[in-house]
Amino acid sequence: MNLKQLSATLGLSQTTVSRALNGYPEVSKATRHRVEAAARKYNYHPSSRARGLATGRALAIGHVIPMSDQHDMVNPVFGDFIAGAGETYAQNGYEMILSIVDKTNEHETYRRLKQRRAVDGVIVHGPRFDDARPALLTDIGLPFAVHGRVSRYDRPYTYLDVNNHDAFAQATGYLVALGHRRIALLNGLEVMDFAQRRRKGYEAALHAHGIGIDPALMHTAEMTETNGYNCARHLLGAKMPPTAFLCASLITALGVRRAIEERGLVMGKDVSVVTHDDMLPYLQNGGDTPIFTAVRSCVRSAGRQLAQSLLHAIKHPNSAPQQTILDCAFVVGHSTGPAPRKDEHGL
Amino acid sequence: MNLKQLSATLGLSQTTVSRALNGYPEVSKATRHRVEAAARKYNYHPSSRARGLATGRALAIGHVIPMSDQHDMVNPVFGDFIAGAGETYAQNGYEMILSIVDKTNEHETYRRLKQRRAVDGVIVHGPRFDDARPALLTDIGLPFAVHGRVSRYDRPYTYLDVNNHDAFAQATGYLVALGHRRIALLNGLEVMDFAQRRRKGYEAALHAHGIGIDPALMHTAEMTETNGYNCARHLLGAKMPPTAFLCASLITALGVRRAIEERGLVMGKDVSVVTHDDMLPYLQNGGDTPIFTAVRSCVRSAGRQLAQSLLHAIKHPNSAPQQTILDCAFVVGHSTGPAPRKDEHGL
DNA sequence: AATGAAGGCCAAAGCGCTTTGGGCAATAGA
DNA sequence: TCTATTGCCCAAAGCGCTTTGGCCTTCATT
Repeated sequence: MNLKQLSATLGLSQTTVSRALNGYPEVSKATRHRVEAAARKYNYHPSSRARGLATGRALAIGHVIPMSDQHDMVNPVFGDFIAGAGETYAQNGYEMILSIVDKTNEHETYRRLKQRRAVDGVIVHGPRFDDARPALLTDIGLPFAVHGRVSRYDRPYTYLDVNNHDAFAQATGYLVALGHRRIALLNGLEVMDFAQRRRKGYEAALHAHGIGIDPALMHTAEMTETNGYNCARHLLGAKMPPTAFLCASLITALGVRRAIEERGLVMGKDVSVVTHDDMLPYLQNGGDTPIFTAVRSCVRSAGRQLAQSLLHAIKHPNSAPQQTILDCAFVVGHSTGPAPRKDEHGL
Repeated sequence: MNLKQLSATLGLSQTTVSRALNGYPEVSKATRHRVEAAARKYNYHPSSRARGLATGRALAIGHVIPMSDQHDMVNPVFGDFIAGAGETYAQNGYEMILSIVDKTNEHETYRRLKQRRAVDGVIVHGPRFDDARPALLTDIGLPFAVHGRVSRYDRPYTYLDVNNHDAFAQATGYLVALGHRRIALLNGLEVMDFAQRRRKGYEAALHAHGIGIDPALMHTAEMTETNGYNCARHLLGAKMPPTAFLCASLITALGVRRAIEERGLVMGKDVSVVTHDDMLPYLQNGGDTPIFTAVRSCVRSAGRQLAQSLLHAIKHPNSAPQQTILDCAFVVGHSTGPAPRKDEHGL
């Protein structure tokens, strides 16, 4: 059943039926009800393509996840972020279209997305420190919103980010207050913007407390369990091992815990661990009593909010871009404790 | 730049330009080259909407993830599966559209998807044992492919599944061969089809070895770290604790390991663990030497393959549906060993 | 030289919607 | 009573493509 058929059945023009369904005022109440009833009865839903052609709007948002090759990793928070954004789209009649794009060929990919008029805007995932995408997207006139920020881009743009700097500064400060002086940072890949901010937060806190920065304690890698394990294992075996770890992800922290326990040490006593937690539902940080002391922020609700900001930007192209920075919650779990005295165990 | 403008610049009709770009034969070689060059030069890409309207094909596949409420969980394998499928779509000029749908209102959601002609077919995620979707989709005439299977649906349909039954039978058999008699099963939610198959594989293997089934050892829950931990902790504290655990997910297994170590036991010696492993890149099961003994299967490549099967079904509507069952690889890690003798430790 | 068949191109219809620019009554205002 | 106004409705154009049906050359065949 299409518009033509529906209006024929009703004995009305397509114009009137279309207007009735889209809430335009120049339709009598009686007719509107009649049309709506018929639409329900015949399960009529306008073709998104035809409507898109006619209106020029796609009623769709693109989510572009860059990937350099087949073995590149999908960020584990992706699914949850998407779920959040999807809720917003569903409420607003938008669709989400997802593209896996080649990192090495972004330029062309985004241009094509725009040219084909497949989307009204895009969400930029996984921004790097000097990401070229904001400039590119502004250039080709495709509205966008960034999940995170791009430090090297200074014109105003829509984004939603976690306050990574302060979160990691706070976490570091907490460990320092517990007496820790050798605090290892297991950061994500520092090409990523968020990782840079986290490192700076960590460094700022150490600096504020007059603690020197030891490059040997700072590591950067994909946030996997294995990397967390390998790195912690290596550090704990060094001659001057850290007494605390600051992890970029709960997954990394799980690897760190494994290394700690493998050495026969007790987490929260011999070695402290603080981690960032994206609150992924399948990797909950304990229940009411958190296992890990953590700075946390719900990535799913981030998806909801950022999608909202992008829709806003699309609807009001000339309004100032919405920029949201979410503060992390700090929760104390069992993974932290006072720094052990030197002679207390064999470290 | 659209078709009209492009053909005007070239001094050709829209017909000819369209045909040249779409590889139809009735265009001279010279003209075709000229057109292709111009298309590149002006970065011309046909509007997907207009093309869809004209051809009746959407060149898009819907991925529908059912969710009952805002706190429902996105399956952690989702991101990887999607990435695999996305590769296939990119190669074939398809787009992926993702809908978060309300589990309680599926009927209406799928009908609308079809009516709006937004997709040429859908991938069904997370099939339940008695999932109504295959019947529904057949009914409304929307091509589909299932990631998994639906036991209660007996007409032929396109699917790709892991051989869950045999994988869990093999894993159970391996533990039995090591002398284990009390083997706990930490299954996923048994409304899910795959979980049912896994349980049956487990039961079949026990049965084949003449071992009775103890309901107290069979648990079913969302596959989270916390659930794995809580369940294992509870079981290990019982008067007749299991000597081995069979887990539905690496994430659950991590929780089990935590419970084991918390009790001061050694995994692979006091208690054995075998798990299913979806090979998520951020949760690698060790490197060359696996930590967990596991049955594993790469979910990302599953995404690639199933997408291919669906595209095939769309292209050849009358061909027999492709049905793929992937066998798991069995890898031995450090988490399994001979069943301890009763008196060996305090269990 | 006449005929047919290809080869290469084009005009126009149509996909299913929205939107512009009226038109016709009924009602209100002068 | 006559003109505006308002309320409802409609015909037709247009969004950017694909595809049908034809037209005009050329070139090979009789």
